[in-house]
Amino acid sequence: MAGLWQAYSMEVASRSTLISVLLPYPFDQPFTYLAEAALAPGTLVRVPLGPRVVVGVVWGTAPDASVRAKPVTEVLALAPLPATLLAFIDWVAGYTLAKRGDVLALALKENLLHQPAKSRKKCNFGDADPAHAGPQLSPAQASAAASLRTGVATKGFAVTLLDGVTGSGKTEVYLEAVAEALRMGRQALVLLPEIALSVPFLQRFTERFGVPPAVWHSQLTPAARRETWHAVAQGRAGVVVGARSALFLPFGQLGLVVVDEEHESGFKQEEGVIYHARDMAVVRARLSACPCVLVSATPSLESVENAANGRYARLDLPARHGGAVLPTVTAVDLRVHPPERGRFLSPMLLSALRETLARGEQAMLFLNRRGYAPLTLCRHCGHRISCPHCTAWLVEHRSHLRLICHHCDYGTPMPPRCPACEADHSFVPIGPGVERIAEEVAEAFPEARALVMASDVISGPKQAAAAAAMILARQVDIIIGTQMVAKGWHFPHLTLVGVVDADLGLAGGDLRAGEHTVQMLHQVAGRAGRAQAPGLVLLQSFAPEHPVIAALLSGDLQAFLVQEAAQRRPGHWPPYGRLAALIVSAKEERLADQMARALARSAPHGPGVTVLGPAPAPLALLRGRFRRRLLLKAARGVAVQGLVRDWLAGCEIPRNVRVEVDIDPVSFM
DNA sequence: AGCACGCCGACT
DNA sequence: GTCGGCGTGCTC
Repeated sequence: MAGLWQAYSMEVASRSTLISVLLPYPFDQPFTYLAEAALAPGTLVRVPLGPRVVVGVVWGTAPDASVRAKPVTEVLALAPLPATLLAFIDWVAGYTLAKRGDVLALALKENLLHQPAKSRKKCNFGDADPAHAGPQLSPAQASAAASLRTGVATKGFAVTLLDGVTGSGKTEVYLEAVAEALRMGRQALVLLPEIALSVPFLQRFTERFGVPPAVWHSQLTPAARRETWHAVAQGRAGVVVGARSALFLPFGQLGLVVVDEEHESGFKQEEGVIYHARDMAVVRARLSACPCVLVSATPSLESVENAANGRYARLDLPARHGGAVLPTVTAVDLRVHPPERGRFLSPMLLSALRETLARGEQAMLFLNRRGYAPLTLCRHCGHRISCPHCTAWLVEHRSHLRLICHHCDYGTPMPPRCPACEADHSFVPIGPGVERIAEEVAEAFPEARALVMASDVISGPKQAAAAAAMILARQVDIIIGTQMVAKGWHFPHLTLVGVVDADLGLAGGDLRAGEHTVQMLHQVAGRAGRAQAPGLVLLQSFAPEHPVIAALLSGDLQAFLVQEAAQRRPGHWPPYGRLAALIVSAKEERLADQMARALARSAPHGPGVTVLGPAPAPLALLRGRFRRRLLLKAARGVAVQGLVRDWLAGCEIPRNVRVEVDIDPVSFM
């Protein structure tokens, strides 16, 4: 039989060409098909797969004629994917240990079965005009912009860290690099951590270039998604502003990649293909031979280290634009100045609010916790209401009259009696969320107009824009918000920022808890006093002497990073070493345990390699699956991917157990 | 991923 | 006696 098949294959092969086609499904290797003629890599084809016909991408000529190759169904009349994108997909798969087909799916997930929309009226992509409104830059901005423009004009790969204090006008600086790319007829990609909410950025872009940019994020309608994809492929879209998945768009003439707020952990994709968009942006730029600019007021230790050791260039904007001064930051020691019982705003914060309102200025209260209360407790028996599918308390959302799990979609009405002791109406809310702060504000300042900004209240760009318009029109006195309010906004009349719980992010054993808290609170503080009136920031804390709070009080973030570096260096923690996490999960706890222990027994060892665990993941139960974690730590030079690949290859993983690999983990949940 | 095949429960 | 649950396995 084998001989017959071989003869048949050879005969067919003599009449046609064998090609390898990568399919956007969980296969690591391309499949072999028969084509009537050779097809260039990147060509989109429709091919049979079992009983279906699917779209795939020609990856090369087939190395292997021994398999039974079916003929290609159809060659799509579309431009081939650019070679730089194919190389990028291969690279990302190799780095993250994801299957190549899964990575390809990130690039093809809009529906290619539909042809590009023929002649839509609103195809104004590519009309961005670099000469529309030349910016007015300070000398420091102008010099930084000139440096970035030169990089773009040189058409070579280089990474620059653009570090500028909040309000220093970083956006205006890198938009000049975007303008330069447009002048050269090349494309530019700007990555933002939360594109759907980046209204202020889109406004500034439109002012500079006359039209809004093409945007790319998960909430696009399928039609808009398709149209934008084709506009990028055909070069009609000059500038794309997008979330992390925009890295996989088919740019053919990429001339610049910008990562704004590069320190943000929102760039880390935590599900499916697990990758860090900031790091992959650098790779995309390298493979496209163009510059990459990482932008932040609070850069990550990773990027600061790369700048210090010369791998990245560095540009600093040390002063606020237009003469505004940085706000004064003061701690409120909650041990000495506690709020009233059952309240969360200290007397000092309340009087600062009173004074701000009396001056007719605006205030912001920051608490990175949605809902009314993070914990609901029975006052008779102490029972706490938790999620049936996750290791997490249910959060009361009083505005929706529900208890909601913030880790899965579970929600339930507040039970009338305690399920444990059957006591009636015995539940008490413990701790605050933004809704509860809003309630306290309404009682303390009944005349003030308060606005809550949290993702469950403001879920899209329209609502965010409406909220911003109300604030700018001074129809709001006090903004109460989660991390949504931390970035990008420019509210000239906002002079007071109160951080309700500055210690919130510091609990838990996360490697970067301190770094992330400093970054977020510094960003929030930067909302105060951006125009002429000076700003005041009050940090409520039970531990004002903590290095994180101390760094925020002094404003010396550099010193904080030096201290962080000193802590991480000796143990080879990132960026002075590398991490890979394995998350083992199963519907039965015993199965997850067994697999995790088996993996630990066969863990790689060698110089500079340590394996920690297994330990229950901090969310030991997530969406109905029990989880265990192993952490591989290696010195910088160690090829982590090879170690992990061999490690997993040596273990039988049953189908009912899932092992996910997270290279360079950020979250330890 | 999607789809087929396959072997055990409550129903027209 | 069938419809249908989702476990297992395969797709060039």
